[in-house]
Amino acid sequence: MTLSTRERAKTAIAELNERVTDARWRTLEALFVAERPLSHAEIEAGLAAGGAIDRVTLYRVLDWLVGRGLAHKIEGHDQAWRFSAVGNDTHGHAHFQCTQCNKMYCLTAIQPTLVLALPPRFHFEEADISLRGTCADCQPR
Amino acid sequence: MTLSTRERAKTAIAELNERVTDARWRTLEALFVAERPLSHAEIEAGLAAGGAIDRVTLYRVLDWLVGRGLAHKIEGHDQAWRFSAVGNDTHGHAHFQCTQCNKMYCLTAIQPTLVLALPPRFHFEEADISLRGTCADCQPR
DNA sequence: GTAAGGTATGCAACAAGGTAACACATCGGA
DNA sequence: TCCGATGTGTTACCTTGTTGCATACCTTAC
Repeated sequence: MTLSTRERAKTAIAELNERVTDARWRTLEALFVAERPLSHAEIEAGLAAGGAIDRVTLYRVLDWLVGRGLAHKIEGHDQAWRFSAVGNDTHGHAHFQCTQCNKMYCLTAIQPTLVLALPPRFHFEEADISLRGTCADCQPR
Repeated sequence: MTLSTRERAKTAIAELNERVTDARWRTLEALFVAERPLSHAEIEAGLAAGGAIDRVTLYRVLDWLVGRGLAHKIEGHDQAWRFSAVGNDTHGHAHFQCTQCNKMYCLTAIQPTLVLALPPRFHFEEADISLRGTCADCQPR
């Protein structure tokens, strides 16, 4: 049978032999449920219904999830970070952010390849490809 | 003969039939002199020697330069904008930002091509390719 | 030269995203 | 049950960027 997103979140944390706290599994569940990367503010708003999580705690939990490899941190064009569950968001693909509503989408269909020629003594770690434009929701007509 | 960066900055503004104010040409000169995109804070610090320019004025001048096509606005991995003179920084190339010192560099040698396949009703406007790693200055040894 | 209008600048205050410090709560093992 | 480690909440703070408003400055017309 399929696990609920709640159970998925709890077991993902438990499998790391880490404490399964409310703040952690609720945050991770929120990322599992979301179909696109969410900002801190969006997650906070989404969790508010079931009992608010402190702003600072949420920042810490998100960093913790990133550090444990359960979530990814992506930058948006509005100077705010987005977070997505690793199960949803396999690294290496591009992201698209709408210039109208600022929502971010994963473009998993595009698997970009880059040819790199860095200056001497520059050490490469990571690359981001991010696109801007208007999403389907914000299209006129 | 070659014009000084100061004269280059002044004439670039004058050619647009716009007011050549101190704040404008000094800011543009700072971008001409810089060999890499600068943050607002870096520009402010650089200009401080010759008489400080107000923080807000600098933000406005930078936006004005971008609006007039004299400068480009690039986003950094530290959630702060970088600015570069258009003469220095032709669009379409990738940027590299050091994870140690946060300095940003232009990779004009790399001319990336992207194959795009957007979801239906998504409208593409712009793409950014940004790399992370350590720069030559921050390399161990 | 002077008045009038638009444009630039400086100042103060503010907003949003994010972080640091500290105290308290909670868990888990000896 | 005690104790240390870990997690949480509160407050305060920093940084980046913006808004509103008053003042100073140019430019043009008279």
